[in-house]
Amino acid sequence: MTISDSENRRNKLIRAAASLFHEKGYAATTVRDIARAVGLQSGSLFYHFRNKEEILVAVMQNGMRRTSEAAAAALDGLSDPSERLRALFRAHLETLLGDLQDDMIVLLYEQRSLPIEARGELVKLRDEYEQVWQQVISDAVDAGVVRGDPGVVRRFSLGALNWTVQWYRKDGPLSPTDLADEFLNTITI
Amino acid sequence: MTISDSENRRNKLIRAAASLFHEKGYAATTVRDIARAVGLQSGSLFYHFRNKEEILVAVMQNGMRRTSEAAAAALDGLSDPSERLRALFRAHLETLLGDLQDDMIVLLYEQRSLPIEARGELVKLRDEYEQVWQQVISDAVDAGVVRGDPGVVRRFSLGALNWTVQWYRKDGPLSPTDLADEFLNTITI
DNA sequence: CCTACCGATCGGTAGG
DNA sequence: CCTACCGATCGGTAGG
Repeated sequence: MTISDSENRRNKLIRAAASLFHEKGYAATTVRDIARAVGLQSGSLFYHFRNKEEILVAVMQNGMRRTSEAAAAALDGLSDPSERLRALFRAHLETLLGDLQDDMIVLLYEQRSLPIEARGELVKLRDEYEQVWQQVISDAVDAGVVRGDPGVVRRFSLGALNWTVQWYRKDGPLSPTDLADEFLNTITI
Repeated sequence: MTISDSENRRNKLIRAAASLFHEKGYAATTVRDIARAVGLQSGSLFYHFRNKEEILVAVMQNGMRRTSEAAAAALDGLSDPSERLRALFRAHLETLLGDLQDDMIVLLYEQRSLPIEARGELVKLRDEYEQVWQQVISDAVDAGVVRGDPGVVRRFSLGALNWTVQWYRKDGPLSPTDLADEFLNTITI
């Protein structure tokens, strides 16, 4: 089956690119690096992607989609505001810090590498995700679980969680789930 | 005075580089970009710096030093744990989000662009700064102002503040000082 | 998907 | 600090 073979190769390239973009950054990663990581010649990469930027977009879309799906799954069936808040915090950190999950990190830290014209679809996905956060936090504030302006609390919370990428080590004492609970412990009333 | 003229030129280059590194990233900024920003030929830049990396180090050291000094000045004379916590939060956000202050942002967001061998002095400065934070937060926890493990609270707090770079707009409704207070309002008991 | 290659640009240097 | 330049490497393409 040629189609699925080609799809497989394309996915391998996207995953290899995510890892390299995370490690060295987008600008410092060459198309030769990416091709070599999956055993291709550099020219062959352009059979799968029109240009380097298209690879970045694919990586970021994977990350955003994965994260949104994890959040939706975690919230599914929950109605208590406090439980929903906890589930969302956990899901976010788990998708961000889990294994082989560089794509979301690339989305977060390579915004400036993507020209504004190329952000269309991504902005939409991101807005939807932030809407989910806004709702969950807003409900938590209304229920008296946390204190503050929901928009500001949302930004600070996502910031604190997203920044864990800078210091979190898998061999440390706390799991992503533990960390989410620790943060909740600090901000809940 | 030739020495101070040369110092001036060097400082102008560092400031221009900080702005460009912030805007486009270190790898995507060329030495020609930096030279052009202060009206030099690209070759002349290497009269002031041995190589591109040395410029990055200079930018980051400026940022770290500025931030440490602002924190020390803000804490000077304060002894109440709650007041010290507030002063530290405000000082950090004000130096991070103020005008023409790209150097600290570059320090925070370009870590991976600097080879480990070149980090020596920077790591020392950063450790000292984090020690200040650790102490202030630890005292605040002991005084019952915030809740949680001091190391984790420190990391989450700095993360939340550092991430404001991603979304803060100067023409928005909140000043850096307001933002610091908002965050404190959410995490203090 | 490979081979062979391109024009452009990169960080950096020599010599004044 | 400029001029003139270098070797290396970059993203991307044509032709099979």
